Amino acid sequence: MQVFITHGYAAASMDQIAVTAGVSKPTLYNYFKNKEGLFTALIEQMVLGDSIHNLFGDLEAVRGFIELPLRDSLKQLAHLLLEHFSNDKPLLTLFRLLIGESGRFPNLAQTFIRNIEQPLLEELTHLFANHPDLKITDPALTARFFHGCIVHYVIVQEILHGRDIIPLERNYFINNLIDLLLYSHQE
Amino acid sequence: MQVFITHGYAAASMDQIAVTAGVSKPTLYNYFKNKEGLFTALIEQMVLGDSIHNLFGDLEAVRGFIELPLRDSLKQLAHLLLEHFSNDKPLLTLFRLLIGESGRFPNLAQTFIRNIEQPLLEELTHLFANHPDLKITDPALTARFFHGCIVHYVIVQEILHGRDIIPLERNYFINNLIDLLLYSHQE
DNA sequence: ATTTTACTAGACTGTTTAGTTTGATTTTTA
DNA sequence: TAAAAATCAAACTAAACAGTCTAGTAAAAT
Repeated sequence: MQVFITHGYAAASMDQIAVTAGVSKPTLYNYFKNKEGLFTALIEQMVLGDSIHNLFGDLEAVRGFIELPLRDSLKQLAHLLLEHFSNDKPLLTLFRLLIGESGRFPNLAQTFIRNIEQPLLEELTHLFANHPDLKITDPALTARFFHGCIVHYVIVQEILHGRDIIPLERNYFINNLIDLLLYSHQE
Repeated sequence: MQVFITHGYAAASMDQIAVTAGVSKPTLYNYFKNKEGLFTALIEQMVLGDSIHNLFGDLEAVRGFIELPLRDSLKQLAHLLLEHFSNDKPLLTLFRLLIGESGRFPNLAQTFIRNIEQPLLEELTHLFANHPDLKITDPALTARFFHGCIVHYVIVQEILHGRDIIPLERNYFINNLIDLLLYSHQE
């Protein structure tokens, strides 16, 4: 995975993958049919594996925030998401790779949607729907807006290196995003 | 560009590019130093070229919408953006390629930010700032939220093929996004 | 008319690639 | 301990690759 991430799919060589994995090339081909099979297996393992569990472990902890004042619980949540999507975490580079190859590997993109994007949106929906202070007619849509703004922030600032071109301070961004969602849905 | 878009950077061969361009390989190397030079020249031409002018021609037409009722002008604008970013337009495939290669070609990503993302946000900011019915403290930030939600919609539904997995009807999405922005900023 | 410029086809170099084969060595199983 | 399974290094194949070179052609400029 490390080789795929640093070089992309096409430029990642099976020789280097074998060396990096500390394994001989025939052994690689003993376990995986070909390069494509190895790649899809790796992505699937990653999407079903660690990152999502780490991410969701934290997110479940956030359910405890529901007792906090509304603004604080949302702020904690936004910070958590930005932490997870920023700073070149595996999830970020996986995102780059997935979008770059989503034309040639549509199944992998859909696996990502099914196993990361959708559960994350559902978790957010659950939080928005169950918070005692909020009366939201379509919490799933609010979750999309919330998550969409955060993903866009990550793409522009981190993935596309827009940090110095269109700067936007993280706390200011988060506070105003929360204000937007609160003022529009307060009872 | 067609070859780069369909195969990605690494898997695009200079032979195929020469054939597709109807030009001999030495001629290619007469005009461009090497593969990287060709790629960056193409991307830059694309980012500074047609798509942005088409897009901004339309956007300037939208300034006429400012006379319309507020909800209608925003709706027209949202539809315009979604039209431009959906349906595999060059801008969409360019986006895929740019994100996929943004790790290895950070300069190209920044060129995109400077020449497409930033002017688009500024145009949106201008619209949000000058609309007579809106009192927005930070119109640039509102533009980011607006654009962010739309970009996220395009990424999930179109780029990552999530259309059938997490469906979201376009009109419903747009109307609610506008509601969110209006209710929270109305005087 | 002649020089210059731009191009062509196509062969060539040296490298890299995915994937296979060989034959020896280790590990597991029984 | 003996048979079976898994691994290894290393060489190999056949194809593709980026980039260069040659030698010759067409068009434009002078």
